[in-house]
Amino acid sequence: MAVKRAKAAAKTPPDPVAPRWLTAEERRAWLALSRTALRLPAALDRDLQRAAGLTFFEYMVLALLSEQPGRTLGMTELASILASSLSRLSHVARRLEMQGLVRREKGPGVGRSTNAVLTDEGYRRVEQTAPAHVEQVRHYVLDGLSKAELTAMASIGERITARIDGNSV
Amino acid sequence: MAVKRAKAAAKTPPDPVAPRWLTAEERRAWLALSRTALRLPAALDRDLQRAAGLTFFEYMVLALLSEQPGRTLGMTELASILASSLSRLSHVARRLEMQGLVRREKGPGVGRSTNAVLTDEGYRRVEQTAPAHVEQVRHYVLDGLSKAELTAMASIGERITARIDGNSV
DNA sequence: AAAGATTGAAAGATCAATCTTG
DNA sequence: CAAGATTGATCTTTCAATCTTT
Repeated sequence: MAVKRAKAAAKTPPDPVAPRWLTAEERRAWLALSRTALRLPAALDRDLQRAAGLTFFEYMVLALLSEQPGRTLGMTELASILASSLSRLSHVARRLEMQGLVRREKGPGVGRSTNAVLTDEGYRRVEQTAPAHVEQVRHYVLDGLSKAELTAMASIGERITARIDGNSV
Repeated sequence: MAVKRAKAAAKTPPDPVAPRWLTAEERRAWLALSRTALRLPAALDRDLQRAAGLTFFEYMVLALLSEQPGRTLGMTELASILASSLSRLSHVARRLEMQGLVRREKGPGVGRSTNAVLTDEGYRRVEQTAPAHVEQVRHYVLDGLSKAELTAMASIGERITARIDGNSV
């Protein structure tokens, strides 16, 4: 049951990982991407956890709110920007609320939606955490790339997320 | 406490997400990357879960073993290739073992290491699952990229993971 | 004691209901 | 009933010991 060794199999390099029905270039690219997707969030989580007791996801919630006009955003909109399920966001919002970093307000009078509002304490937390976080992003990612690579990465990432969203064909 | 609006701040576009102390290009690239890292594993997990009752991580374990000479790999080596903690791998191995897809063998006689071995049933499971998985990888990622982008993605991803590993400077 | 590996408890994510309001 | 949101149960991951063998 070993690998189907056809006549052409001169030497399969002992480089494992990734299915073999991809070309060598495709394998390399896929391996690089999947390892990045595996490690980067883990590294950011670890660092943010130590520095501020926040996960990357929690930090993004707070940072996002801090940039809004009234430090406010509807739950559904927030979930959509963060590419998160409403369920996940709701659990996270509860935790952040218990820590006093966020407050939730039921439909302000008009609609039936819930708004998440960043508290003053939450704002302070973002201010304290942001510089170190940006440093990490630079250190892990941005500083290592040329300007051309930066641009390439942006368009590649946008293409992939569009495809996942179904805006592909 | 609003955004530090220096004299140069003509109009901050209402595009949220990501710290503002990055340049516009950096923001765009970082946003694209972080969303990809957030969504891609989730999409693969979802699809593999439905198709084969496996997480992406579990699939990678099985696929990796299926490519080894004796369908065997030491736990530590496996963890290193997968960029996983030994703890995580051990939990996953236990689950896969309970499903009969993997078997663990204590040091074959010499060393003190444990080997994970893919069972016949595990091999069948990989064979059944692999084609659909590769299709997903193509659909979400590879098909959307030009040859040049593929190459760029590989070297960008390698650079980033090297930096996370500390092989940066 | 150090490397290899496992374990149990706690934290987080996902899934399938459920609740609420228009 | 449908959209917006929440909840509880379950599964997975992480973290901090612990165990074993050299």
